[in-house]
Amino acid sequence: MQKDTKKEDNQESRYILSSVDNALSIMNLFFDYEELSTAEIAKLIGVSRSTAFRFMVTLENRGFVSKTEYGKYRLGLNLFSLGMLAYNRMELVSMVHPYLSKMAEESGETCHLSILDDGIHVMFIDRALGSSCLRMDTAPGYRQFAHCTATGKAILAFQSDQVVNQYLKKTTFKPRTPNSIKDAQELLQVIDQIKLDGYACDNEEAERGLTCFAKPLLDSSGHAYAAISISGPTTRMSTDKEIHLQHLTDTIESINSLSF
Amino acid sequence: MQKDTKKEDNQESRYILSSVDNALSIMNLFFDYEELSTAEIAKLIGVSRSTAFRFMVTLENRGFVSKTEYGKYRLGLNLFSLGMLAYNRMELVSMVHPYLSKMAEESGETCHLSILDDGIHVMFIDRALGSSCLRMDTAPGYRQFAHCTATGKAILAFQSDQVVNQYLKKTTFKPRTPNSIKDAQELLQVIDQIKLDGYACDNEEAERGLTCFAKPLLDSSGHAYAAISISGPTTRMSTDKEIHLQHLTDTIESINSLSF
DNA sequence: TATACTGTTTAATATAATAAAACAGTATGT
DNA sequence: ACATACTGTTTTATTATATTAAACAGTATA
Repeated sequence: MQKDTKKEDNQESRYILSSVDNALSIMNLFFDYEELSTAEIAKLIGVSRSTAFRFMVTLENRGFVSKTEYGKYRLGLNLFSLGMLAYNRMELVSMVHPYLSKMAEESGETCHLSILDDGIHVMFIDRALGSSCLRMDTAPGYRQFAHCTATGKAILAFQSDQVVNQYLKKTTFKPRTPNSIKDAQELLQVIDQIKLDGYACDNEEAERGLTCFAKPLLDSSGHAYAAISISGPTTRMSTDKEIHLQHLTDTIESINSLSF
Repeated sequence: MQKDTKKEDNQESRYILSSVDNALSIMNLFFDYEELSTAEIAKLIGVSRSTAFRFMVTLENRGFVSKTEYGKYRLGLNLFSLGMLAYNRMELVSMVHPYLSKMAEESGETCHLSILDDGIHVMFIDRALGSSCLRMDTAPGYRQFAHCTATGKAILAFQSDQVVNQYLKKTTFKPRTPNSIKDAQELLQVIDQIKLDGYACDNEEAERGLTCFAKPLLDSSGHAYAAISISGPTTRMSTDKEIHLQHLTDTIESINSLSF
């Protein structure tokens, strides 16, 4: 799926075309900024304003960025079209499903695959049910505020600060259980912890008695494009926590070895 | 929204960086091909195999393309991440909604905004209800096979052959009404007609008595990223067809003048 | 009014993109 | 089994082009 290609220590880097690479890293800047001016881009990637200007003319001409009425640049429509195409073609659900089923079978608990579908909600796009009578049973296509779910928090923790800030602006923190995250500050603390731990928990924050663990699926730039989770009754989940975390790690490793 | 920037007759083209532009057009090749080899890319954009090789190393290093186990290239995960980001940030629904409401008010009929959400289904992501008692009334988030809806056909008609072929492979043509499209051949004929007309019809193909007209929203490369439609009872719709088509044209013009 | 920013344009220079050629590997068909 | 025709990869040489600096005009700020 992703080849864990870092920027510097890559032995293939002698073939990288620097101007093209700069153009690609300009697009990646928009993970951290919603709008950027030519001068800001020039500073951020370390080129003169005149070359930054030429980069932006080139990118805008193909619709990869677009200019706002104030002369700033944003991500463009063509990028959205290509992204949807990439999503449709990678067939995330069908490729991940076998591993999700395997994880549900081995862990005995219900497993989910989620994406952030509109900036504030996570959507469960696939699931594999657990083997117990008492198990989590969601409807396919179920949507939920990201901060109420383990997968949502796992995705948010591995997004840029800019995306998180957008989330905080748009979301209302209506508590669903006594354990629900109450405000922006608490969410930011939780996100910091997830970054350290590498996994996210839902300790009865969406529904009493329900505990979930989740880990993110990361692209080559380190951003989460989806997350997988294991969910079940709190008593069982707390006992088997370490086992479940290992299941998540193993499954992600299998998924990453796929070639999308 | 999109600036209708053609490739050649652009007076800004003296600033375009050719190597970056080639890299962007390589990504756009994937609208027409799901997988491409280095040699194929070299032929298609008109460079030597050695430079095409360098382009692909550069693109793969940033996750914009990924290599399959057979050594061919596909669109990469980073492109999906950026596309989702672009989609979330452009806030399609909130930007288009005022125009959709205006169109519903002026036409008196229910209007929809749709995207192709997984390659085979269209999803109605926004609607504005008509003023009549007898009106189309869908649930938000309603999904339907693309070939059964006007918006779905409008989007398919302005996608690459490759996307259409994928659609034909994955879809089952179960007729929903006597007018439903019966097979792949019929759909291809309809698509050709839509390309000529610039709009798509649903003549009681999803539900008896219901007629819809739709037009696509196009990005700078000419691909549909969404579509808008007007829906209502066949008797009214057939009478007011030309008026509704004009409403669609006017609305799209307004949307295109927005800067996403 | 002066300062410090912009985005745009031009021209000069040095860098880096390009293609050609050669190599090794694979698949094809004879 | 052989020959042909493809691959992807690597190196090298040359040319083209990406880059910068400098200058200009416009805007906002103090």
